[in-house]
Amino acid sequence: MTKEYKRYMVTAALPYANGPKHIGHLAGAYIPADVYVRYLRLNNKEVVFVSGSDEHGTAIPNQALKENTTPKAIIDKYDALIRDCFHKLGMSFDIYHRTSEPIHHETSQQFFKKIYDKGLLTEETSEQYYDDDAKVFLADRYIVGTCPKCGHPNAYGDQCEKCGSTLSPSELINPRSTLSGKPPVLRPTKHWYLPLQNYEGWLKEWILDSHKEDWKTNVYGQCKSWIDAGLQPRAMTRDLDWGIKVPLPNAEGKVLYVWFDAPIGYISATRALFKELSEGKKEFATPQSTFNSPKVDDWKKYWQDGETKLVHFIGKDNIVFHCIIFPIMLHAEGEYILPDNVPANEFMNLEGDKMSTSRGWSIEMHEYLEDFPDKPDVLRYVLLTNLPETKDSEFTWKDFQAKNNNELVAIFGNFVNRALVLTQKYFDNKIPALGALTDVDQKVIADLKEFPSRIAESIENYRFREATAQLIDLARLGNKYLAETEPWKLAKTDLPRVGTILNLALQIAASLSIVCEPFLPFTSKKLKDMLNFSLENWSDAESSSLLKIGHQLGEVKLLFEKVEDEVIETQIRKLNDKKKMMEQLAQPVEPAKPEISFDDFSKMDIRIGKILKAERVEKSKKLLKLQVDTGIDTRTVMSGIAEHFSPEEVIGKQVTILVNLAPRKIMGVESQGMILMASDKDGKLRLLQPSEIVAPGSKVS
RNA sequence: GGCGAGGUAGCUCAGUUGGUUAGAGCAUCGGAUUCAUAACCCGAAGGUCGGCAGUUCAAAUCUGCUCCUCGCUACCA
Repeated sequence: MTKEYKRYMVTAALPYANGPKHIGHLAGAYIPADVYVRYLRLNNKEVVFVSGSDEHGTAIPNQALKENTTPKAIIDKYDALIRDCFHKLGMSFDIYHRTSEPIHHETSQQFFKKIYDKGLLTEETSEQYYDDDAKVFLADRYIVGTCPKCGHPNAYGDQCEKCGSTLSPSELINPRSTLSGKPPVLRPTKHWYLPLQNYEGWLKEWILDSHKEDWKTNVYGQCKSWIDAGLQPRAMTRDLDWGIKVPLPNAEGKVLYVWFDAPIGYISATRALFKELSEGKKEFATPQSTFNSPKVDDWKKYWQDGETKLVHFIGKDNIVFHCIIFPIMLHAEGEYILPDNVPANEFMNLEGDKMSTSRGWSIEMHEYLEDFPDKPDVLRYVLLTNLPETKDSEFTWKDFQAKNNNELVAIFGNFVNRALVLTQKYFDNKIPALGALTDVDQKVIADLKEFPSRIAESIENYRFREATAQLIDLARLGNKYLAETEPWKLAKTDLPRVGTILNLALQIAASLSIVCEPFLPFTSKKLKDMLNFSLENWSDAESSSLLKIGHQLGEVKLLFEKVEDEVIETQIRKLNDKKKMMEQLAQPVEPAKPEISFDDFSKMDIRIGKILKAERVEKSKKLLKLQVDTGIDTRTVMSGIAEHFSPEEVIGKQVTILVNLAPRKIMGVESQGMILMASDKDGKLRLLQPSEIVAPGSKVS
């Protein structure tokens, strides 16, 4: 698919404004998006680049509770923090908007109303969890309980933060409301669903057939997996008082599902951009180009014209929403274009472990910027060279240091410095004249000419690591040229020849200043200042005569500085300290359950039994089939402990067993009773045993 | 267990319409050099391309099986 498009609409995932964002997010979506967009602008393409804070959904009020404040205060705080970090890292959004803005509410409601009026939504009443004391329906996030996957006692109804599993409240063991602490009750409620299954055929054709070649395998594979699994109706509304009101009568207390409104945020942001520009305002807009005489409706060109190329940059966790649900929404609405590509990245790990803000194993954007305020480009560069483009990648501080010292300082910075210092020394900081060209000169001119188009090809195919490597290769070309021609030696005998060499070396530096702009915008600016140069066209970078003879150069500075060992050691220590602190902070001791009577307790018949036999259950990772001598009888119990115990090590062990639990068929086998386990903070299970051996059948009371 | 992604040099990663001696950067070793932030430049070494079998004149690349890692999903305390 190499359709020529007239303009580009580029989106970067809306960061969820419930906390700070880390460098993994940058590597996943923002940096590639920014490089792509800056490159397009240098090519004089019409492009709009939007992002913004995602400020609805259940986790926002939840975070407000945690921080003992209001949802509004939460979004204001994190929107400001993230916005500031993005700015300092050079993210060149034309607008960074907020989903709490009125124009977004309006856009989302119109969108919803339109597909509702077309009869494309179904109404269904279902049983949802309700807190009788607080008199509200409980969003998934407001229900906590024991995680069925890892045993974490404070897993949320939508996700376990310990093991990262996606959950639904009904899966939680001992669910309880975070508002009242009581177990929630089920209560009927009406919601509007988007019947995704109706679009299955269309989706298959659109993704599986027409994007097999041009979408990344990880993206395509995940879409295929979802489609093949069969699509289900998905609720587009929620019972919640935080969010966008459902624009229908009798919809009190209902808001749009955050994943319905969030992607529409891209559209709202674009609307807001052109509204502000047409009114001459700049509240959120930070236009990076002129958009000649923008009109309020110009956003439509970017969202509804088939000659616009729409590209979503996201992390892999967002694939299903951007490739399946949002396109279905756009298609259902009828007037919108679809993404041409969704070049989702995988995840970036940190020093051998998964990055996680809640576990403290992360480098948050603001933390980096506090410690390295003058090095946004270094982070951009290191992340670029290690983007998780085809598989999860890894960030280490040692690698950060090596990339900075060996590549940015030693190759890029050093080349520029050599060329400039020599020119200062021999030619009074002016571009020297070009004399007769040797074969070496001709070769370097020809090589230089190749770079911009090669780098361009990599960027256009979303291969940003490759593009970045080629950028450094251009600096290598310069270093090699100087090493081959050795102008410092010729200075005593043939100054005009030295002039020719330095002229060409400086042309390479000028080319670098253009080509590096998408990757290292701050460095580009600095280098241009040093060259006293300001051209801004990608294709100019092919030229080896950008700097005219006699042109006065600016002040020579160092582009990059070395990062010393101590700095790296400090960061690694800081990381480990933070993790320890979070571990202590997050003592997940489950609050007590509601009171019960002695009668309730005495209904349970708990005994000590002995495991006689144990075997793995076929087709199950977690189950062991146990034969237990309960003293009363020998019975079969299915127990989900296979990931913690092998059959061999459990045979002969005494265990605590609930013997009068109603039998239940599990994997086709009737399980008679339940083995009691202690589940540790880390989710590890331990047997409950008497301190000394007791007779099988001994009662526990 | 099902589905998806991945397993290529010490490290981080490229590389599939199957085709000559499998690539890059870093790290290592050797050489050359001193204009430059002791940097640059040249060269060497380093891989049974997870394993087994198959298709083929030819397999990192295609097929089947298998092992390992990650994600989603199922069983479960």
